Amino acid sequence: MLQKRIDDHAPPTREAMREAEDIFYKHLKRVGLKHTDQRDAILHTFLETRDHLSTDELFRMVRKKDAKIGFTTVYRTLKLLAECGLASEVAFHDGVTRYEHQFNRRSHHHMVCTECNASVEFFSPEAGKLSEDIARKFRFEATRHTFQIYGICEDCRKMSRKPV
Amino acid sequence: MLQKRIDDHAPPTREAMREAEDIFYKHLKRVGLKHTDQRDAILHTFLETRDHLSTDELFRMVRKKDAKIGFTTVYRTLKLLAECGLASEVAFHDGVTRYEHQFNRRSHHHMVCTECNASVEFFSPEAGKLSEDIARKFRFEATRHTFQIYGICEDCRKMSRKPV
DNA sequence: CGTATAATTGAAAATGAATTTCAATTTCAT
DNA sequence: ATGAAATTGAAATTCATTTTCAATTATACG
Repeated sequence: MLQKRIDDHAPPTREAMREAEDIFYKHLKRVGLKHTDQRDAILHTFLETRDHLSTDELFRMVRKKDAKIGFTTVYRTLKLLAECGLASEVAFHDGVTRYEHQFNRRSHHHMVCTECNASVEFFSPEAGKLSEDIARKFRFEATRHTFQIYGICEDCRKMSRKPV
Repeated sequence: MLQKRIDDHAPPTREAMREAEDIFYKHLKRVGLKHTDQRDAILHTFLETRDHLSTDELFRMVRKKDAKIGFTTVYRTLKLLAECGLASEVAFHDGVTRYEHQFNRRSHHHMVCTECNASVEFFSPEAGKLSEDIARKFRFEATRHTFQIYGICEDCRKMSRKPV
């Protein structure tokens, strides 16, 4: 049945960091791109995050480390990270693309509060099984699936009952 | 278990049309808005569609019937239709919000081929149950959920084996 | 019926995220 | 070291979405 959430958002070990770097720079090599300090800084900042970050949010974090790195570079680097599987785009329903890191993380799903945009991750092996069953039925080769539940969280429900 | 897809995309009967009108105009009354020819025309055009339409696509269809109706009105009317449950937003992965009509349609999900973009709808009561279970667990009040499976369809797999 | 009032309309402007441009700079294979 | 090719980042652009506002229209009420 439904599993309790396991926190695998622990900060990356030095080992994991190196492994991610390796994946990233092998990818760059493969597509003929170059190793730069900016890309390094952005990768590191990204891996240290926990949440679902918009390009702008990551940009602000990166800027704290190195004020000379521009928004555009963060934007482009996130695309690269998504290309090599270290990040994945998450589209909630508020018109902003967010990224989460995918490295060493189990497949998970999202529950999003439509009031405050808070999101909770949950794990549901059932969703995976369902996905396989359905893909088989329609003769698809399933690569991934998204399962998102939208609703109103407990806090926001309390809020609306007792307005400030 | 998994159900075979039932085609409930048949053009709306006169009866269904009236029922939808009823829902729409009761909603307008409830929130203190007015009955206008434009809203009527947009509702009718929308109900006759089958696919997932962007605001702009619906606008183009509406304009064929009445060239004086503006984009903004279509945009606003779609929001109203979504408010009263006759339409629902579908987030595609191309940055454009689309709407599908929800009236008299069972809750369904999408399987999308990432090669040819073909989409198949499927029905899975399990996904609904899963959604309820998980919402309860996190004390959310669930309003809706999306379950999308991405993969490669049979045709595209054949294609890639025998390229043209 | 008018008439008053409040909502509607739609063109145009504004917004805002995503993307592209381009000149200056940096990387890296040789 | 050198030069070709990629990178950078500020600024400009794109494009869907949303807001503004003055003119128009629907509806309730006298």
